[in-house]
Amino acid sequence: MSDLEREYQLDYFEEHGFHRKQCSECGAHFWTLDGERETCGEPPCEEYDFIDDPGFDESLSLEETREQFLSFFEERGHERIDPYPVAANRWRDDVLLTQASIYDFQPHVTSGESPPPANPLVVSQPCIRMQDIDNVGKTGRHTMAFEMGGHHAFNADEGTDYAYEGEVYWKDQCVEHCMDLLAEVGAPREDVTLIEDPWVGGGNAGPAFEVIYRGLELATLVFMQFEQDPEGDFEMKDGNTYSRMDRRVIDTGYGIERWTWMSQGTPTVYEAVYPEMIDFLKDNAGLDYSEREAEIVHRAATLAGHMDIDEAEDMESARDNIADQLDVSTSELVDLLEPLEDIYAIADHCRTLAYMLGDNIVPSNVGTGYLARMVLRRTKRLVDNVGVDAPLDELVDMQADRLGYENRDTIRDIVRTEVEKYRETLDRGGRRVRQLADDYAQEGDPIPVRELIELYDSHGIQPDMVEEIAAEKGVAVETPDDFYALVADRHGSGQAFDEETERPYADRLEELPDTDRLYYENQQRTEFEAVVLEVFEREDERFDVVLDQTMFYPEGGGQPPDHGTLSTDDVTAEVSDVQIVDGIILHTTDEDPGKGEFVRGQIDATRRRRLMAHHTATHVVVHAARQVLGEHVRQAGAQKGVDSSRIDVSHYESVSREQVEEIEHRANDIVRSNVQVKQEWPDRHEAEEEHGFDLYQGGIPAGENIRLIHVAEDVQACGGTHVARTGDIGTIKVLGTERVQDGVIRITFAAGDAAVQATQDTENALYEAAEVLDVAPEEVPETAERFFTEWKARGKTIEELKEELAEVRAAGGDEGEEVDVGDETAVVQRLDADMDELRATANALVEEGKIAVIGSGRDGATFVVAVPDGSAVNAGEVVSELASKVGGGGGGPPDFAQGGGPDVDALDDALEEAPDVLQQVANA
RNA sequence: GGGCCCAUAGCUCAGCGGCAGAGCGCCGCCUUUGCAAGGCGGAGGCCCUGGGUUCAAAUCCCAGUGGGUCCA
Repeated sequence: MSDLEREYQLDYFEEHGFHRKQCSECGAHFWTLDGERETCGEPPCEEYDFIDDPGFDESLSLEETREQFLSFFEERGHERIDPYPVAANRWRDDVLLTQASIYDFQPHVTSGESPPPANPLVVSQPCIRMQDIDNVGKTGRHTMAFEMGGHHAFNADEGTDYAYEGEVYWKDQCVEHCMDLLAEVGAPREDVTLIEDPWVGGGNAGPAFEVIYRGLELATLVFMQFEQDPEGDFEMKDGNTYSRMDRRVIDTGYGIERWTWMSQGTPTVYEAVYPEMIDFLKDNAGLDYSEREAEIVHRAATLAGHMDIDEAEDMESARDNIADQLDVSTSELVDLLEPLEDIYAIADHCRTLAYMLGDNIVPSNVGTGYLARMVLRRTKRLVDNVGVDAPLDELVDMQADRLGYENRDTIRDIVRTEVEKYRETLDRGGRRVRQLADDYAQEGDPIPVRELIELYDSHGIQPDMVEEIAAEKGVAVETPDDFYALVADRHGSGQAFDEETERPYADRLEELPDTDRLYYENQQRTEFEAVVLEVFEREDERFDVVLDQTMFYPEGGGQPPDHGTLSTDDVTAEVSDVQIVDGIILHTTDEDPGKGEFVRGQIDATRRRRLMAHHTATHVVVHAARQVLGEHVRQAGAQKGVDSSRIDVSHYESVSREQVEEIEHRANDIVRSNVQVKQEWPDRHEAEEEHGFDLYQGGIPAGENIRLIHVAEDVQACGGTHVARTGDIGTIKVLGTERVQDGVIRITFAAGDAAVQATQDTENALYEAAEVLDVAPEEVPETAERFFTEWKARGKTIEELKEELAEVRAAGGDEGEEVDVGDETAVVQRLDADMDELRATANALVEEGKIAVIGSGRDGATFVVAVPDGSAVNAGEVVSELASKVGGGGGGPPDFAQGGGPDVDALDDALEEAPDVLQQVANA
């Protein structure tokens, strides 16, 4: 027996008479009470066996199933916790979306650094899995959005140093809970199989069971107990070796939708979970089946379990197979099923969107926002394809309503805005493709792959849309099978990585104690005393000084470091930078204060005061922006400064001037109310419980306790320094807003005396403009407009006058030298004027049927040569010859050319020779 | 965060070193009993901004601004 195999030998199985068997079809090992059983029970080894014959005693809705699950585990000692947002990047930076209930507790709880909110606990966690997107609607069981029921327990050996300790429960009790729940809802224990299926992920691993009942996987029980270790004894399926940990985590996932489905026995999971929406969509799309057709569709669902598609070929063969068994042609089957599959997918995608937008994800071209946009566009395509004519925002709202979101108006607004954006993209794309198709139609060539990639990558146009439009124009398009791989190639594989600044003395730092952070004890103090623990000499001949305690704030959370001085009786060292490395604060100075010395620290009070005012103001502005723009607004990055600060917030359209003014008003209301700015260090889980994940707008701190800053009603986790009362900010002035990317607005603002300064700067610009225009400041806009209009009119008049002047000159004819070139007449003339005038004059001469050679000495030597239609002279050649004589070049079409060079002195000589040049060119 | 694309008349776009263009829309006139339509003429441009290269830049290069799009 292998070591891993031993991990599945549970006392529970022994006591209850389970047998370990090997599936006669797939060879997997599984546990069962039924000694006669031959197969593991999971498709394709067995088929669904609950369609029209529900596997549980009672038919339940999704809500009822969820409640049943949660209360079952509550009764067995688990604490029920609220689900987390679907936007997992709110509390962790390694993933975008929540894909499993265990995500809620990664990385800090599973690693043992932070305690879980309760132990053991149970949660029903909304999840989104984009990787299943192609299966949704087709297999009858895949959904992009789903609820994962999870009961979790976190165990650690006695005497370990983790945030939790002791044994809550482990494998035996986990399996027992699962079997008991199944029995309670009416699944005979004999019909349940547990397939051994080791789990690996994120550097951890462990044995796991898939729990199968009547052909459907209802739960996965994972026992996280190994960690990756080159010396380890356990080799897992990823090829790495693992060793046992002194921590063990119970990680279970129950598909709540599947339990609902099992309880109802509907043909697909979709009809069990949101029957009203499916009915609505079917009705709206006008789907109507004859009795025979309905029967085929119904029976196909039972067989659809076989369809789990990664590749198109799989799907086709699965379809053929099903058609065969139902005795219909594959094409008829496809025609019957496809509209239905679209409808299932629409319902699921709308639920996904409701989760995303309900959790305040704003569609964008980056991050979770991009995923939301992709889902929305895909949904819109499906809706159009199947002929549902209800607006998408209404469909999403049906799901948002069902899921109980309160920001439904904003959700609808966002969906409408997005649909409109998509429509514009399609319009633009359509025009582009039509034009391209016309071009290639003329050539008689097919549209090449290069163009297809360009259309998709740069313009967002799917190849199938190109094919459709091209077909109308009778142009061929060959979409290669590896199209998306070609697109990926275009993006290259070069992964940029930023180099960690390696400190030469990194190992010596580890021996030093964490620096005491005095700036949290009293944020208003600017002086302190400390002992120099260590001084490191830097490569740039400056010093990094470590103290036992400090008032200096190190750079962090978008707040720049403090400046100031460290003085002993002998030296005063200027502090120009402050950084924190693993709890130790490094003061970069220009002098060595001496290790072991006693120093007085003095921070630059003005700089600090301005930074504090800006930092507190940042919280105020975000809060005000949220009130004005909506609840979905959250911070997406911030940089505080001495003169101004900026914050990036998520928002789905650009900000109007009125909204900016409103934000400014509300922000200053908070300043004037002069409320106290409070800091506290509560337990992180209690803080999350009370305030939600919006706490973490500026990033996610580690540790059991977190620092919260209260400014009026606004609460945020924040490590920065703040003023004592909002009144200390003085005033807040929004300097500008810009769209930094789609879905993200940057607000630049100034606080305190920086705000006054900024206002004065703007005023000064206005005053200067007023002075130049010689009007009162308030008349500047009107005057500027009038001047601009007049300026344009004058330009036009000048143009006209130049032309008239040129005509008059040409008619006068006395200034230029007339020469004969063959049977034509040429006029050679020097006229020191700009290019426009030269051109006008030349044109006027040509009108009279003469060849014009005009030279100018203004701004270097320039020539214009123009000839009438049918002239023997090529103007381009003449110019190029003349220009070479003044050290330059020139050219142009045969009838009108221009050129020149820097050598003005040679201009007259060049014009002298012009008749000869003309003659030569005419004879050539 | 990165890649790519785009910016020219009110709109949609062409021009890709050498005199700023087309279609639609707008204005006027003609044809018509009237409408649909047709004919003729006209107005309408800081060719996104700022640098650079060049005799010459809407056009090439760099930077910025605004928009679009794909990917992680």
